[in-house]
Amino acid sequence: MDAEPNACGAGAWRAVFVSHHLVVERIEEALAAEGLPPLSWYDVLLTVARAPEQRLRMFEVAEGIVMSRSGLTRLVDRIESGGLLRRETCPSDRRGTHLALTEQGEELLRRAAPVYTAAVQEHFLRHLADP
Amino acid sequence: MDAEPNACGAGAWRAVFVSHHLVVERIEEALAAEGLPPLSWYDVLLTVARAPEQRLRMFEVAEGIVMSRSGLTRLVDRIESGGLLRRETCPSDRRGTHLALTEQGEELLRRAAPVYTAAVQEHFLRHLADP
DNA sequence: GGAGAGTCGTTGCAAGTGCAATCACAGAGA
DNA sequence: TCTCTGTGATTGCACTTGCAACGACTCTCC
Repeated sequence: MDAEPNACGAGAWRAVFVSHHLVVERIEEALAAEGLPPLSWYDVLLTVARAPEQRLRMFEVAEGIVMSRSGLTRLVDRIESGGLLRRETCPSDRRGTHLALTEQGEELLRRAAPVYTAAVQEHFLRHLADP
Repeated sequence: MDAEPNACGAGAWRAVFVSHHLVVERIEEALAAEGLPPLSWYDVLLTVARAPEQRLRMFEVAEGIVMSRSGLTRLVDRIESGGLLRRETCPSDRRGTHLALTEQGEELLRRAAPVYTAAVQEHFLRHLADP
């Protein structure tokens, strides 16, 4: 936000780069202030919740949130320990793992969504709209 | 890039979020392919090079690249070990440290700049321009 | 001047992440 | 059916990062 007006060439990218950091920081703060888990948890839960059958494979989630599969394995470990997510055996492919929200996961998503949305509005969208 | 057309509200932010990851990844690959150091090194060197006197305080660089001061301390340790950067005592404040490029640092910046610029053009700017 | 609050950079520590290797399984072809 | 290649998820390991604490220093106010 409020980056240099050097908007040509790599300057525009720098602005996006810096803005990204700042907006992520602000969203994390907003979530933490409400006692909610970090942004990465929200990304996973939201991705699963939006799936057609409320179920998604590990690698699909990894692609959706742009994370390595090994990274997602540990992340899901933590979320599952928190009781928000459940690993299920995939019926069509025994190598695979399905992720599904628990009741608590859905509940938390409902609580976190307005906080997340408000933070995005406040720290990102607002700066796009004011001319 | 090529995010969902769900461009309203948080969807736009998701697109930026994902694009950021992907573009950073591509830039890192482009630099690595040329045997150049990672993006974070480039960020530091460029920030110092653009300073009025080619010298910048640690905390100024940290702000410029949106990084914690402790993180920058280690990063500068590595870059300095690579011979690209030099710590100098700050004449006006004995707490402070000035960063300055070495000859090798300037040389590397000249080699890396076109690679960086090309990668930004290819993986970021191009997607903004094509309607 | 001297005391106290604040700032700059560094360090110990813990957390999160990616790469490479690994195991279990799927799917194609002989 | 059996083998062989490829894929999904996990683990060991190393690396990078941020937070909190610290020492050195500056600045303000008395």
